[in-house]
Amino acid sequence: MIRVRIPPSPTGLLHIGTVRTALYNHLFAKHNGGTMVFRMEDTDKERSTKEFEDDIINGLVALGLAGDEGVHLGTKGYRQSERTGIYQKYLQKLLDEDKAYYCFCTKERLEEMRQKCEKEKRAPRYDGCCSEISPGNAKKRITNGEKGVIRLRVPKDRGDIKWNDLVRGETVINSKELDDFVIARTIDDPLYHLTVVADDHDMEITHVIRGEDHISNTPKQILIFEAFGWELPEFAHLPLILNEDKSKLSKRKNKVSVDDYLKEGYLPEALINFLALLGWNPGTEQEIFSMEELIGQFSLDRVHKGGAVFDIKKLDWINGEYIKKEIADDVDVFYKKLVPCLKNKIPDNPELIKKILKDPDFEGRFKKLSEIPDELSVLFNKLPDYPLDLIMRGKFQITKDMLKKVLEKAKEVVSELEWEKGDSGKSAELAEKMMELVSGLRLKNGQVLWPVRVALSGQEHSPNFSTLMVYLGKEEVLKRLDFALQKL
RNA sequence: GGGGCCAUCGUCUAGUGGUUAGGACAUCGGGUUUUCAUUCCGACAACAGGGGUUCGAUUCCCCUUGGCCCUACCA
Repeated sequence: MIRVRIPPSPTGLLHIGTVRTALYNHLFAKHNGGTMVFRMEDTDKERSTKEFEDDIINGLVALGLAGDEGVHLGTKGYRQSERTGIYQKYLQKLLDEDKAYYCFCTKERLEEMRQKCEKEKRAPRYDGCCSEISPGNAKKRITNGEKGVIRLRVPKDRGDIKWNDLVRGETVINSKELDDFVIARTIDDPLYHLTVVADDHDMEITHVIRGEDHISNTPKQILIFEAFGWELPEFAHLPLILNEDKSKLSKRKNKVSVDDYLKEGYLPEALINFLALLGWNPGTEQEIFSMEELIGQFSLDRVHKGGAVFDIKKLDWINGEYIKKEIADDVDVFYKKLVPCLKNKIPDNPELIKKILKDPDFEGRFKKLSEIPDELSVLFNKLPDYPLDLIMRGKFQITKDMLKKVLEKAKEVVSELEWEKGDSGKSAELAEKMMELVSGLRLKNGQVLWPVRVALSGQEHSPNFSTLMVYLGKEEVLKRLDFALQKL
């Protein structure tokens, strides 16, 4: 039975990189009928906060990537801070078997040593100063209140540490590269490497799938597995997601908080689709995938080794595709997702808004949910003031006098017509009458239609004039044409 | 400095010991439509460099270069 895990640390908001790791774990687990464990790694009490934890849990749950077991379900034992007693026992075992030892070196001495190494251009490693202190002696010093950390004793003759990485193949690091690293600050204050290994063992994790930045942690953790005599899980190291300059995705250079993307109106499905393709693809030319398709086609051996730049433009495109699809599939469901973005920007008139969203003239106009209220506001709110230049700008220039004539004629045409506000059935007739006007004036389409549309919308890009007329209603259309005439 | 990882269009990528090196995003151009947008069609654009191996390397090997990651009493 395959068991994977997603172990975020609540020291920051839910990061895009964490989501991608969660996604690949999820896809791998589901593809193989396995289970994903969601564990909160909060051993760093200084930096961990409840707010971050909530953000991570909520985000992962919203994306459907929180797994089948774990902290999000409220069960005890999936938060590392709840497991200190367990780690303490393991630590004691290592100490008793002399596979770990107390180190009393001061931070100052360590720092001094590090700087000396750097100056001599040697790799800074712990010199093993305290490794020969007898366990009895060490115990006495601790009982007397002396401060000491716990280090793992790296076997001197361990040689090459190897694992068959499921993404990268055979990977080797010589144990000479490792020093006796710290696994706990005190017996009841364990550190990352110890807790990860203990948890992965206790939670019966079979596959550790994580970011490439953990490659150099892997030999250390293998050593801990070996010290306990535990069976090793499989390891797979995923390529990093990169900033535009190819450095590791960071909040200094990119938006990395998932919540920000969700708030801005990226759909979870789109985000997942996009992230899935950052480092993996099934070898076909398919670009849009449902979660089911991803699960069905995913495999670790098609995961890339090289990092992938986060290209927001492609995300925008994918998101636009999903918006189009979701409006077509079920506008009611889509509208519910849109509500948080409305924020009083336009009147909350669900039936009318849904009708507009489904109007063919609006298809493909939206890249993000957050843009939708702005796009629609022209139909509901006061006409924004726009520069005269805009109404004159069209593809084919006309003179001011001609423009005046066009707008006056347009007014006449509109005056003669009657229609119910929002009656989209009237759109064709409105269009037809306007086209008659065009031919009557012996002008090019654009010379009439551009100024009329701008007069009605005040925008460079907007729905076409007949759609505007339908949803604005006769009275408002006349008002806006007048407004334009006054400007001239 | 040390250790490790990686290398196909600007970006995400497909691909093979012999291909016109394919697709998508972006960009640019054109067509349709009722202006803008949408849509459609098209164009531009890549095997980092140098050695091998081979009849033949983008593909296999080595070196160089470049980029990145790690190098905590963070995770």
